Amino acid sequence: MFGALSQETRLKVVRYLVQCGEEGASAGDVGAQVHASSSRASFHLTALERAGVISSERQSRRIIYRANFDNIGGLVSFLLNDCCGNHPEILACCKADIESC
Amino acid sequence: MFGALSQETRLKVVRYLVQCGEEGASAGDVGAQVHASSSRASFHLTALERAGVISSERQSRRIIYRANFDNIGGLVSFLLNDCCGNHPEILACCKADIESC
DNA sequence: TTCATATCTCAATATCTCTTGAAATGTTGA
DNA sequence: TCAACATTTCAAGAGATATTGAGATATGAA
Repeated sequence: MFGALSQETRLKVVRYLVQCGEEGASAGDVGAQVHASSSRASFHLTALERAGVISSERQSRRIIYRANFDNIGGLVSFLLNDCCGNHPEILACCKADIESC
Repeated sequence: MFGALSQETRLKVVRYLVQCGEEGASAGDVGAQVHASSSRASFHLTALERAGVISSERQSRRIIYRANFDNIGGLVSFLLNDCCGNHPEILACCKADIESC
């Protein structure tokens, strides 16, 4: 997942799909949004899906992509717990964000 | 930073340095811990430092590396806020971790 | 000064990743 | 069936990244 997110175009895709929420967006939509050709968009969408950041579902002639919220949350969780052992200095950075929800 | 973390050896380095805390560890120490030759360890430590994940300080003949907690916390914060717009499903994943600190 | 230690730098090679454009696949409606 | 649309697949080339081993640099101690 870190690898999938370490690319400008893919990061834009994720931000857009998170905004779209459950509704998601078609491959063409996403491609236009991030100014990528269809094959380029497809390449990056495939990479994100392989990494588990997003998921896809065919809806008639389009393919709808959605952010995979569970897995993105899991990545944050991995960073906080497994990777950083719930280190207080790191937890402190996002305490405010969490409390406001 | 995502790029820096998207590599097995470097992820191991970060986990180790987070464990070491403020004390940090020397380049040789880190290299041994992750089973990397000196030049390989140096290469990856440099990459992590360039990305802001860790920082270094010379202590006589060794160079001590430490996790950069502010920046790692900043990355989590970026994921939660900027990237994911404080999406509730994603925040929920680490709510428990935060509350326990 | 000289030696041993700790770390980095460099060059060569191998491997992976990104981009492009053309062609293939699958889907719908006339 | 045929045309158009939406998306993917493929091959080629450019560029980035990882690994290795040899050598350079810097530090401390005898």
